[in-house]
Amino acid sequence: MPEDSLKPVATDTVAKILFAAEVEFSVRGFDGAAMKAIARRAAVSQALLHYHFGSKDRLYEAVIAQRSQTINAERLALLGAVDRNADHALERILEALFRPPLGPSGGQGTYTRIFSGLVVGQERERALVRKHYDPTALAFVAALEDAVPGADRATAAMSYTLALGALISVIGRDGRVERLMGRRGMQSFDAVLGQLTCFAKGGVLALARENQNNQNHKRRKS
Amino acid sequence: MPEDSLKPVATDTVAKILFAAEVEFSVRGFDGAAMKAIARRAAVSQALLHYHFGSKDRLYEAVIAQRSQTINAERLALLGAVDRNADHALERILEALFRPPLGPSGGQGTYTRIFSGLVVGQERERALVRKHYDPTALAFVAALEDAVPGADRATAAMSYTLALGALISVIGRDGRVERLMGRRGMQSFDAVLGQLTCFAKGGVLALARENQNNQNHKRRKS
DNA sequence: TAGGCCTGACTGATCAATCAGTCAAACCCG
DNA sequence: CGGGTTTGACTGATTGATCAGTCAGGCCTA
Repeated sequence: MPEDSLKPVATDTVAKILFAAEVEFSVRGFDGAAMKAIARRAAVSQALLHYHFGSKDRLYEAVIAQRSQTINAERLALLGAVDRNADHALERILEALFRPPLGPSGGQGTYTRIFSGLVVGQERERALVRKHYDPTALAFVAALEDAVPGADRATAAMSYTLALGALISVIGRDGRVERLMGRRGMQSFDAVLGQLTCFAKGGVLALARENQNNQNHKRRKS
Repeated sequence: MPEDSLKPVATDTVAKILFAAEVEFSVRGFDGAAMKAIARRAAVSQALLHYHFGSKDRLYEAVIAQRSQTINAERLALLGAVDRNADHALERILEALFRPPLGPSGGQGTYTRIFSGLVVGQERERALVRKHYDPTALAFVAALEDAVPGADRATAAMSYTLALGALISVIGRDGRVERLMGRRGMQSFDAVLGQLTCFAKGGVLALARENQNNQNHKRRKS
């Protein structure tokens, strides 16, 4: 009788299913992933998926709910550690936004495809984004508004959205950048993250500058 | 099934099918779209789809081939009209990149979802992107390399990729930006395009500056 | 402690529905 | 008439979902 056998058995089964589902959804997409394939990958019966999650939709949400919880926690932790008046505040904020969803594998992980699918998502994904990602997004919008000189709420929200778009362009990388560069092999994760952060920083600052100018023009006119 | 036959008799039927397929693929995705639903929308029999296109995969590629041809033509026309030594060359290049895929409807059209799906796409989409979009992409990379001071090929390729990511974040807009802004209603298309261009311009310039600095550091060291 | 009971976890078999794709026959126009 | 075009009817395969039923182990009572 091993002592650790007191733990409920179902927990790790559920986790096993969730991981298998994450992989399948990531590779094939929601409609492309079959419950049968998920069950086979998890080495359980297909009926067990419905026993634990009820339906394919709810299993999908469970995958997103689990992973978004981790990502949001990491993001908010990194964001909380940023001194918004410091010199490199904007860079730190952007890194807090970019790093967690890329994960330790650098954007090649199982979840990254699902993540980018959420951003450009369809009807189904909208409610999930709103539920699982909007609260954290608002925290980042507020941080950007604080840290970027001349940025109002609207500018910060637009910056957040555009920066997120830049992020997903380097997620699940398939070698296209290298192809366009005329190089072989892959760039390192840290190199790409650095380029991404630099690009987003320049974009955010330019946007804030432009919008501030426009607002001043409006004021002078009226 | 006729190949690229020059017989123009059934062209309007083919066009009708292509349009219906574009809508369905856009709303439901490749796996979510059913041939039956496409046929119903086109008001033809399902068998006719297979007669003209052979398979679902080939129909999908036909949709992308057709639309990419239009987009690429518009993009290259706009790009060709840019004086790369002029003051606002970079902005013009970026607009040439952003406008055509957004179409006249401003990113709410039927194809935009497919377009963004290609960017974050799966295995299936990679070959299509390479075949139908890479040549034009290379023209833009070359233009960026020319027009942006201090940008080498690698920087230009990275800029292109990141700018494209920013583009798809405002494609098929679902009101999230406005939600994060705390506003109601929608921003106008031109306003969003202006913000996007400004952001991308700032990003590209920042990236070029940074990469040039790094290269200079390398040179001094060696 | 023995015995009956209950419950959560899990499965194989199977459901109706839908999937992409096929085919012979009918259509239509030159 | 003849060939490109179009269709209804159909196929086998696969989809998500449901079912009754098995099994192990904790709980309660006597």
